[in-house]
Amino acid sequence: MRWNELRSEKCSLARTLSVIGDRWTLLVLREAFLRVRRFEDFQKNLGIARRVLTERLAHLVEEGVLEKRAYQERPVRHEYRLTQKGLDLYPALMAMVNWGDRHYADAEGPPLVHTHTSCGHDFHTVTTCSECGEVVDPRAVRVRPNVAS
Amino acid sequence: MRWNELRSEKCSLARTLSVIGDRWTLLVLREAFLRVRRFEDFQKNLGIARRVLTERLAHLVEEGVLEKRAYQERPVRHEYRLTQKGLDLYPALMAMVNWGDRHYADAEGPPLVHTHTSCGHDFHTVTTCSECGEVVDPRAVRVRPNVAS
DNA sequence: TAACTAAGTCTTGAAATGGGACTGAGTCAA
DNA sequence: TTGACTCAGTCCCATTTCAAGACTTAGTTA
Repeated sequence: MRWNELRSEKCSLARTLSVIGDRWTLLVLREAFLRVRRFEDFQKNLGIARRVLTERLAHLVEEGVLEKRAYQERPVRHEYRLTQKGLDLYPALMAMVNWGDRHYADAEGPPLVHTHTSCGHDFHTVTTCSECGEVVDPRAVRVRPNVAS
Repeated sequence: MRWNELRSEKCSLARTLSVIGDRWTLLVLREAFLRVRRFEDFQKNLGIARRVLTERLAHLVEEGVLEKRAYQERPVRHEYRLTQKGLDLYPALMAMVNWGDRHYADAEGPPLVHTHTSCGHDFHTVTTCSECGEVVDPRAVRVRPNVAS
């Protein structure tokens, strides 16, 4: 299966991966969530090959995950910002960060601390059921095809 | 940056990606969560090159995400099962599925329906704050380096 | 005029992937 | 006891993608 064929799979995970599933894109998005916006800054922070960065940013813009806008004229300079669709990836990013924190933290603990300004506490994300609000255990989930589709 | 250098980055996302961030691994894990366990079944379901599958399964076993065990002798046959560490990836997988459901579903709706057997309802996952229990909006999060590390 | 900046483009060698043939241990049916 | 079959790989080659870094372009500042 080729990269672009992923998109036409009847599977939401495959479709998501067709957008963010390559070697670099999630790291680009990490930077975006950390408020990095410029080509040069992405490139310096990540050490990514410039050609690859160009291509990834274009893809994310095309998919509506990032928005490219000029922040000055003469000379024209652009910045890349997360759209709402991009912000919607936050749960996925944080779930991966949590997994890394749990299983790969050094002795001193995880590298970053997240604070929830709404409640004022340092926190981590918890995955709950939209219906009952309880934490979801994968063993308590059954899957079936959507009959309509 | 090369694949194996990711592991030594001081970033939980990078470390997570060093395990699950390549082109195929998350699809292998999708199958594992759908209770696929055998080499041949992974291969048939995914259409992945056999050499690549061999290599990915070995990597996941090495990282403790999957466990390889014999389910019969003569001839010896093995199966690959999710460990607890593998099950811990569920929130990440589901967050990506949710994003695909929201932004890439066909007119008939998402391809799969998930039922939470604890409460009996069809559901989707919601990402909440471990401290206050509210849904987390990325704009309400501040990040700082862990001083200890 | 020279140096500098942001945002790319281009080139080249190295690495990863796709597709498929081949292997080996053991089973099963005739 | 031969032939077909299954599972779980291994091996090979052509194609694709990537890493690293030099080069380009438009405009700015000293």
